[in-house]
Amino acid sequence: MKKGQVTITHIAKRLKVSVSTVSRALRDSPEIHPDTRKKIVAMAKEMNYQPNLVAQSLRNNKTRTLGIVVPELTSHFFASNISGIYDTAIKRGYNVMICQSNESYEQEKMNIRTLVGSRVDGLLISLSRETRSYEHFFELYEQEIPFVLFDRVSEEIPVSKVTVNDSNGAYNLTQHLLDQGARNIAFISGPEDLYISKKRKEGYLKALEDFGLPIKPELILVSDLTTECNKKIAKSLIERADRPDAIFAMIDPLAVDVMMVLKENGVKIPEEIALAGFTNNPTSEVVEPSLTTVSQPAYQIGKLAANHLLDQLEGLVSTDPQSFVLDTTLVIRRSSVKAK
Amino acid sequence: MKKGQVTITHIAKRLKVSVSTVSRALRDSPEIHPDTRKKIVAMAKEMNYQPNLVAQSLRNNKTRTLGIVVPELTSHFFASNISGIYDTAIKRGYNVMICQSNESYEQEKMNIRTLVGSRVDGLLISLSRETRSYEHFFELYEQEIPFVLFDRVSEEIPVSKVTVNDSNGAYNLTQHLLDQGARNIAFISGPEDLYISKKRKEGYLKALEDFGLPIKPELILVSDLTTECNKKIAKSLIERADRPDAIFAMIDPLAVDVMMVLKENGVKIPEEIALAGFTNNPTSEVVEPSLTTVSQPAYQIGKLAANHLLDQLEGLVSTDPQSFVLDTTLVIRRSSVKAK
DNA sequence: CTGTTAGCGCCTTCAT
DNA sequence: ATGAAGGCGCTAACAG
Repeated sequence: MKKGQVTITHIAKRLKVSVSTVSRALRDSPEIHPDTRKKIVAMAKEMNYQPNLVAQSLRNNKTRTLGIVVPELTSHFFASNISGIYDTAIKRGYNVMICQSNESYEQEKMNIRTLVGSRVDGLLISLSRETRSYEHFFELYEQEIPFVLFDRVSEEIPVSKVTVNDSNGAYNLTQHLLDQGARNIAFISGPEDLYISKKRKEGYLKALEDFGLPIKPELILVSDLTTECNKKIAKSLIERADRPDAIFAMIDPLAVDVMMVLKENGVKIPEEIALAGFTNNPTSEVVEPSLTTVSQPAYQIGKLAANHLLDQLEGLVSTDPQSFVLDTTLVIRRSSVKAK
Repeated sequence: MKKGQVTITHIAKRLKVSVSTVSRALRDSPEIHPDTRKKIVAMAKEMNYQPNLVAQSLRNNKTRTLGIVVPELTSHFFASNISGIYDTAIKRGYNVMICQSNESYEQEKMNIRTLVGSRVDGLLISLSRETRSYEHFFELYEQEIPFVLFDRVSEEIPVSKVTVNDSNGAYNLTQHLLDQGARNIAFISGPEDLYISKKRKEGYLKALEDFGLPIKPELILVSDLTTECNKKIAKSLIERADRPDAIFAMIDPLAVDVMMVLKENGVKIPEEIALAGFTNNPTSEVVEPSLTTVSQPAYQIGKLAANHLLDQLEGLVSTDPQSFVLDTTLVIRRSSVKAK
C-alpha cells in the first residue's frame, strides 16, 4: 500500500505500451505476442511487481477470500478444522479471513457482518454455543453469499453441512464399554439443545437398547461444561448407591474433569469405573490413565467443507444443500480396558 | 459481492441526492444537514447497506487489515498469540488475515507475498523453524510495509520484537530444581541455532554458575524435537552411569516424551529424577505427575505485538525498532517437588 | 495483436 | 450544505 508498490501503469509507461497490454500479458491472455509478453513479464519481475488484489477484487467483484467463523481459536479441534480449510483454500488460490465468536451469539453476528463487509466470496461457519436464532444466516441468503456449516451445525438452517457421525461414534463407544463388561453406564452430556448432545445421547441410548439393557434416566446427566459443574456431577455419581461401572463423558475436557474427581476420591480407573470421552484431544493421550475416546477427523472436516464451498463458488456442484457425514474412529486406551 | 449488495449509489438514487452527500452523511461529515443525515442513515439501515470495504481499501490505499504468519495454527501457544492479536485488532477496527508456514521457509516467503498482495497494512510474524535467511523481510522494508516479530524472532532483522524473557524463565526454573536438591541437572534443548534454545540454555548455565556448580557438557543434549529423538535422548540419560537427578526439557512436548520414557522404565518422578518443561501447554497440567513448567503469556504477547504495530501504523509511536520482553511465570507442579 | 475507454464503489477536492 | 468529477489499480468490451 505504501509508495513502493509497483502497478501495471508503471510497467506500461516504462515499456511504452498500454496498460491493457500489460494486464493481458501478465494474465497469459492468448492474444498477445510472445515477445511482448516476455518483455513485460521480465520487466514485472525486475520491478518486483505484485498485483494489487484489492483492485482486482473490486473489478472482478470477487475477492478470492473465504471467511471462517469458529467459536474459539485456541481449541485444538477448531484449530485443526481451520488448518484443513486454510490448506485447501491456499491450494485452490484462495485466502482466508478468520474470526472467533468466543461462543457468543452477538459476536458471531458481528463476525459475519464484518466478513460480509470485507466481501468474502463465501463463508465457513461453526456455530457458537449460544446461537439459537438464525436471522443472520437468512441475511446471507438474501445477499446470495454462499456458506457452509461445519461441526456445530443446526437443522434449522437449510444449507450444506459437514459433520461427523456423532451418534455412530457414541454407539460404538458405548458398545465398547459394554464389551468390557460394563452394565451400568452413565452418560454426561452438555446442554441439551446442543446438536452434539442430542446425537451422542442418541447413540448411547441405541447401544443400550440393542444390547437389551434398560435405560436409567438417573444415570443420564447434563452439565453446562464448566469445570465446576463437571466435577459436581462426577462427585454425585460416585456417591450414588448404585454407582455406575462406566462413565461416558460427552467431550474430552469433561472426561478429564471427571477423571480428576475419580482419582482424588481413590476410585480406580478402569477397575471400579471405566471412563471414556469424545473428540480425541491431545490431552486425552497423556492423562493417566490414557483416555479412551472417539477421534474426529478435524482436519478432514475443514478440508471437505472448504472444497465443497469452493466447488459451489466455482459452479462445479449445485448449491442445493448437501450433508456430509464423516466417520469417527474409536480410540481405545487404558481408561476403559481392565488389565488381565 | 452478489447482486444483493447495496451501494451508496442505490441509496443516493432512492433519496434523489448525490452519492457524495450519502458518502458524507454516512461518515459523519460535519458539513451536512442533520435532517439529510438522518434520512440517509435511516435509508441505509432500511436497505441494509454495508460499506464495501474493498472499494474503501482501494480508495484509501489502506485495508485496515493485519497479516499474521505463524508456523502452525494448531499449536496452542500460537493459537493463543493469534487470539490476542485478533481481539486487539478487532477492538481497534482492524481485520486479520492469518497464514501458517508449516515451519517451512518457502511457505513463509509465500505467505508474506500473499499478504503483501492483499495489501495488508502491516504484518505480525513468528518465524518458521527453517528460516535462516531474511531477504523476504528486507523486501518489506523496501515496500515500506511495517511489521513486527513475535516469539520466534531473529536478531538479524532490525525491527520491533515481542518476546518473553526466556533466559530468566530458564534461570528461575533451574534455580527451583536446585532448591529442590537437584545437583546433576540435565538440559535437553532443541536445534542449537533456535533463538529459544540459545536463550534457555543461557539461563540454565547461569543458574548453575551462580550456584557454584560445574557445567557438565555431557548433560547438555540436543534434540531435533521429533518424538523419536526425544525418547532416544531420554533413554540415553537414564542409562548413564551418573544419572541426572533432574531433567530440564526445553519445551513441554519434549518434557512429556521424556516423562513417558521415565515411566516406562520405572523411574520415579520426581523422587529419582525431577522433570520440568517450558511453555505451560494444557497437557502439562494433566499429565501424571503434573509437569512443572514455565508459563508464557501467549495472549499478552499477541496483544502487545498488535497494539504496537497498530500504534506504528497510526503514527502514535515512532517506527524505530523496539524490543518488548515479557516476563514468564514459574509454574511448580508435582514433577519437581518430592513429597515429604 | 494492441490501444482506448469505461467502470467496479468509494472518497475528496473543487465548485456552487 | 450539496453536487459534479476525477481517480485508486485493474479488467473487459470494443475498436482498429
